[in-house]
Amino acid sequence: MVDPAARMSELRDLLHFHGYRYYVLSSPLITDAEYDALYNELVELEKAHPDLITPDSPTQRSGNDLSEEFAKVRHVAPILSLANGYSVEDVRAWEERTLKLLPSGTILSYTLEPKLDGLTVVLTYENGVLVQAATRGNGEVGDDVTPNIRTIRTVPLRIPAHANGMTAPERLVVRGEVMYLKRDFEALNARQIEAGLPPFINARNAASGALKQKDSRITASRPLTAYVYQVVASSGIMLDKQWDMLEYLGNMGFLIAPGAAYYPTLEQIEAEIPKWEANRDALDYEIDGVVIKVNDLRIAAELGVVGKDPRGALAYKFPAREGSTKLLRAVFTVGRTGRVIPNAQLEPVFIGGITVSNATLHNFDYVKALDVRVGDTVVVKRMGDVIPNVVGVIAGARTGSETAITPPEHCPYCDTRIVHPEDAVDYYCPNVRCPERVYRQVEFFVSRGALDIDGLGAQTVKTLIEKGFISDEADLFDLAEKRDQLLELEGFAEKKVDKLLTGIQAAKERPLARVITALGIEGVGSTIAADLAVHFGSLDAIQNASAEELNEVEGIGEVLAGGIRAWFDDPFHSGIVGKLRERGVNMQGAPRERAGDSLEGKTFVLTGTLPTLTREQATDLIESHGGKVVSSVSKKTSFVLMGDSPGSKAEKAAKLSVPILSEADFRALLGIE
DNA sequence: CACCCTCGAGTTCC
DNA sequence: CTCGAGGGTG
Repeated sequence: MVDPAARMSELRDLLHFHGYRYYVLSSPLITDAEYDALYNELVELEKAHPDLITPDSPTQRSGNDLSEEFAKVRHVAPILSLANGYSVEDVRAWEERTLKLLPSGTILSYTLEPKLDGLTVVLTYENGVLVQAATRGNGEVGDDVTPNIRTIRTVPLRIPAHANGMTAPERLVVRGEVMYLKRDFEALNARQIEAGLPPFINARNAASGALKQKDSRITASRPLTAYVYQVVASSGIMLDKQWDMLEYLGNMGFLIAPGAAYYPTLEQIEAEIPKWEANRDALDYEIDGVVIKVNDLRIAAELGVVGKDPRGALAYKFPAREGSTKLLRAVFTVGRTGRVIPNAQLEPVFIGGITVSNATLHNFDYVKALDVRVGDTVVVKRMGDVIPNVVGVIAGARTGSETAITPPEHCPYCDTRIVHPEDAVDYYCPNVRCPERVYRQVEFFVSRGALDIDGLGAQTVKTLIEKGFISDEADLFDLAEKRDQLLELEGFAEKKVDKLLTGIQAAKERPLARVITALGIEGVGSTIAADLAVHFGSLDAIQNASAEELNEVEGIGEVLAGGIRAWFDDPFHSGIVGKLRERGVNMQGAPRERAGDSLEGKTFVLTGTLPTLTREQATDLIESHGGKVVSSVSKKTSFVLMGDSPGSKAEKAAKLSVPILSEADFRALLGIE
């Protein structure tokens, strides 16, 4: 057991240091989530050991952003923070605590608002005119940033004398949040890059930096947005329900967070929270949770404050999806095409519910653009909620012992000299017999997108190669003769072997387009393979076609035509094709079965999970009715077929006003059950 | 010659 | 989901 007093002292030091980096220098070394974790740990320890609380503890002051350059403003009322919850249980416990403090029989209703991830500001209006704007500071005293705030378009410089049939109060103090909308932040970063400046890593920090500019002209050039969500103080009679207040503020010309709503019961709130979380990425703005507030402001006021958190509200925080960690090592993977991809091995970090220890670095241009080095502390984000991505480097954490990540000179698997085609971004291992390339190719050959061989996964492929059963994908079709030897392998029981052999046998009858895809010709995926199959009708015809003839196919230009020709000309590849032909793999095209042509000329984009159809079934249905499935939404897309938890495509469809279909709509369109 | 559209390749974790 | 790059179009 660690001595609590020692740990508390350590935490105080850490928090002071990081608080200074964050608030004063606007150059943090750790993420908000990490800061919060340290802070919460200290709060917990102080709760357990109240006697050990010191006056200089950061919890007694809640940070300090009082940089010297700005005039100080004392807030008319403390700008409070919020208690946090992380689960349904936390929400229920909060309601229970709240009800206990109120006369029995009290019925509460609530508002639910997004928890905007920006910087709190306090705006003061006198006789309808914006006279002062301040940062939150330590909650008591903040920085006067009036000239900077005035540059923000969404902050009204003047509010009307009347709204909702009431006279506006002479003096009105409101609280809001300043932030970058996602698209504005992206545009800002595009400009930065264009100007040869490093992009901002984090929208929140960037907004902080923009607000703390001494020269407000710089702030004016930054596309900030401000939302308002609370009345801090008011000289006249104000409304006594949070929901009415939000509407009133909206009518006065303030920007109110879209989606905020009133709910009579907590059950409804509980049902809404997962929707917010699922929809998080589709929003224009960053949120790190939602805020539940007691709608009756008088009751909320009665409930009072515990510490610096009002009892009448709870911030429900979503799991962090961003974290920082150390880049331990760079490794280079070689794909089936020979492309060399740099990957980052990371010190494991818990982000969004999983532990991340690897992340792709995409390519060496990306590495150079980020200037990321081995030993760096990097910011990792789970893009689209799934794939971890290194999005930035915390340059302030450098020690000088970091080493650059450069392309390897030789393939890590076969030692062949790596090549770098002119004008290309990627580096390649040019050896078609490279063991890693062969392994990856076999893996691709049997995968769902290609021949889809049942019972054959990555591990089995590896074992078969290692034990000498196969040396390329064509050898798979000889395995039936080696059934007895296969059974001797560890982990290859009768059932498994027979499933495998049946799967391989069935794969011989796959349609031509799949066979072409499975060959793994660079640049030839399922679509181009299907075009080739239709145009030439057999693999022999394709193999014998000249580059000029290949070029005649719609969608195949000079580059691809040359690439395909060169692929077949390589003896290693033509050898494999020959073996496949000998073993009886289908090499003839067959006209596609048509169920109808009602979707002729229509293009579809699929997103989300459909209630009953799988992606493949939906694709089949569309294609057998003459339609086409494409991967990204554009103006030309006819329909977006949307299921549960859709990705960003749904948003884009809405923007381009492409009609969105549910599975039911889709079935109706086809006239099927 | 710019653009836009589309395709393909590779990616993480459980 | 992202990014690079090929292909086609205005």
